[in-house]
Amino acid sequence: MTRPAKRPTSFDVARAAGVSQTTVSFVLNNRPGQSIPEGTRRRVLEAARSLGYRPHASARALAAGRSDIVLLAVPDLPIGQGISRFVEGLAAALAEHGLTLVTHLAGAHGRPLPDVCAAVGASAVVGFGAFDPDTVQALHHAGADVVIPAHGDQDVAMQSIGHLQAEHLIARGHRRIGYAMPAHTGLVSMAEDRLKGVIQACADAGVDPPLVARTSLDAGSAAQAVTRWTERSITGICAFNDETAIAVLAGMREHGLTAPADLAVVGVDDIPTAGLAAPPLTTISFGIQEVVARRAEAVVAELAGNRFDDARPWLYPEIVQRAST
Amino acid sequence: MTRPAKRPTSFDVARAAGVSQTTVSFVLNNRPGQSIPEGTRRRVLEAARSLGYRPHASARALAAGRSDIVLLAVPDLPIGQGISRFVEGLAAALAEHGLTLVTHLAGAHGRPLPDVCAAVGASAVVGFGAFDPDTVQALHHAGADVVIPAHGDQDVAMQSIGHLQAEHLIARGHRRIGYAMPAHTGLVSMAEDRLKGVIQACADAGVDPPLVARTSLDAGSAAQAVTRWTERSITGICAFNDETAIAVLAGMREHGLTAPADLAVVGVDDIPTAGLAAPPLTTISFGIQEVVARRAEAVVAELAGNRFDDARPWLYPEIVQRAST
DNA sequence: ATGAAAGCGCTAACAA
DNA sequence: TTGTTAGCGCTTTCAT
Repeated sequence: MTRPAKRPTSFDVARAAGVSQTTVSFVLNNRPGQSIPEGTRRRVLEAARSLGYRPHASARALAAGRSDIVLLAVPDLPIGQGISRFVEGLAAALAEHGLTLVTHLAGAHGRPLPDVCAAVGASAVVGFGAFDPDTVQALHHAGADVVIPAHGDQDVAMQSIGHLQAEHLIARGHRRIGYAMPAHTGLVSMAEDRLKGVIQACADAGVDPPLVARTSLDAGSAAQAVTRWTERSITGICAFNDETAIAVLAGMREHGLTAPADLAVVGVDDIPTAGLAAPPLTTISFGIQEVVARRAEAVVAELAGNRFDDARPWLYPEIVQRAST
Repeated sequence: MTRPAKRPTSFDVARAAGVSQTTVSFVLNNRPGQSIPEGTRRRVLEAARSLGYRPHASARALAAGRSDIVLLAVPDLPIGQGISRFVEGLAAALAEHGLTLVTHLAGAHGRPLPDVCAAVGASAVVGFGAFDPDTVQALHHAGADVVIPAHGDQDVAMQSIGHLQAEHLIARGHRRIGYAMPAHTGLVSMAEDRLKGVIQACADAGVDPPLVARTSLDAGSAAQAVTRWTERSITGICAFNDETAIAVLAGMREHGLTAPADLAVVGVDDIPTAGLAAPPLTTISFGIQEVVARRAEAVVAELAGNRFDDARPWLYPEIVQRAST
C-alpha cells in the first residue's frame, strides 16, 4: 500500500505559479470573457503540468453544480460488436466537448439505473431505446439534467429496422414472411418495436402479416420455429438480430434446409460472425457514425440548456446483402 | 425543461427530522460505533424518504475522501455474452458492499483510462487482464486507491486458458498444433499470454511448439491461415477466441475441409453463436461466478486497506466439448 | 487582470 | 446520544 503523496490541489498550482486559485481556475477551464495575459497563462499551465495536477472531479462537480459525466445505459445482455463501436464513438464525440462517458449494464442484478446515476453524479443519461416516463422522472430526481432519448423518438427508429428487413425480402419476391423473436425476455420490448416495422412493411406491400415464432439460441429450438414457418409456406424470415438469425440457420440445417433456397433469412447488427455463417448472413448494419454524432449533439445541446430539436432520424439502418438471401 | 425543484439536502432532512446533520449522516450511513435510539433513527429515515432525499455523490466523495465508485476497464471489442455476465455479476457483488460499478470501454478513440478514472473519481479500477506498471502508476495518480489485478496475477490465468486448449487437443491425439492469432491489434497482448500457455502445454507433452498464424474475421484471411497449417500437417488449432475460431471454420469451408476430421478447432469464450456454428464449436468457458466473487472480494478487501492475498486462481476455465473436436 | 472570500453538500473530530 | 465546527478542492461573485 503506497499512499502516494497527497494529490496536488489547485491551490498548490496557484502557489507554484505565483497567482491565486481564481486565476488557476480561469486558465485551466479557459473561461471565456477573461483576458489572461499569455505570460500568466503559461506559468499556470506549466506549474500544473510539472506538479502533475489533476482537478478533483468531485470537488469540481460540487462547486460547479454539474459534473461532466455522461452515463450510458446499456440494455441487457446480448449485444455484439456494434455496440462497442457505438460506445466508443459516443465516448469520443463527447470527449471533444469535455464530457466523459461511462457505461452501466442494465441487467437484473446490478443496481437500478437511477442509483447509479446518483452514485456517479452523472449530469446526463443516454440510452439506446427510449426511457419510459417514470424512469426519466427517476433519473432527473437522481440528479440527471438531461435524459436522452425521450420517449417516442427511438421507437420509430427501431421500427424502421424491421421495416427495412421486410422490405428487402418483399423486394426479392417473398410474399409470406416470418419473424424470429428472441426468447430472451430482456429483448422482447425492443423486438416488438422491430416487429411493428415488419408488420407495417407487410401491410404497405399488401402481403400477409408475418408469422411470429420465438426461438432461443440453440439449434433445436430454432428447428421448431423453422417447422412452424415451413408448415405455413413461409419463405422469408426477419430475425430479431444476427444471433437469432444464425440460430435459425442452424435450425434449418437440422432439417436439411438451406438458405436462401428453402428459407431466406435477414438478421440485424452485422456482427462479425454474420459474414462467417454458412451461408453468409444478410443483415442490417447501421451508420454508427451518424447515430453517434446525433446522440452526442443532443446531449451537448441539452446540457447547454438548448432544447434539441432535429428532424433527422435516430438510426441509419442499411441492408448488407449476403448469400442467405 | 423542468428544473425540478432543487434537490433536498441532508440539512433539509435534518431539519425535517428535528436533528442535526451529523445525526442524519450517522443514521444514513449507519455508522458503526454509534448508538442511535430507534426512535431518532426512524424519524430520520422517514424524513429522508418523504423528502425523496438522495445523498449528493460528489459532496460525499469530497468530504469522505473516497467515492464508492469502481471503474471497470473493458478491453477493446470482443464483447460477448460472457463479458456481460461478468460485468453484471461484478456489479451485483460490489453493490452488496455499497459500491457502484461503471464500465469504460478502452478503445482507441475514447479518452485514456486514467482520465476517465479521474473524471468519475473512481476509488478503484478493475481490469480483465493485468495493468502494466505504468498504467497502475497513472491510475493511482488519477486518484484510484486500488487497482486490480496487479501485474502478474492475471497473465498466468490467461496462460491457463491456452494450456487447457492445447491439452485438450493433445489428449485427443493431436501432435501438431496450430495457433490462430487475431489480427486485431488490441487483442494481441492478451493473445500472446494465451499463446504462452499453448506453448507450455506443447512442451509439457513433448510435442512441437504451435505454428502461429494470424487471421482477421473473414473467410478469405482465415483460408490463408488454414493453408499455412495444412501445408505443415497441422491437425489441431487453438484459436484465440470463438470469433477467430469461427473464422477458421469458415476458412476451412473455403478449402472444402471439415472439422474435426481435417482440422480440429478449439475456441475460447463460449459465445452464443459457438454452439450454432457448423460444426458446433468446442470452446473454453469460464466459471464466471468464481471469477467475479474473486475480483469483488479483492476490491472490497483492498479498499478497506487490507492487502488481498489469496492463492486461488483468477480464472476457472473449462472445456466445452462439441463437434469441432 | 487578479484576488479575497463565500459557499457547494457532506463527513468527522471534538465538545457538550 | 447529539450538536458544533471545520474543512474536503473547486468555482464564482464581487472587489480591487
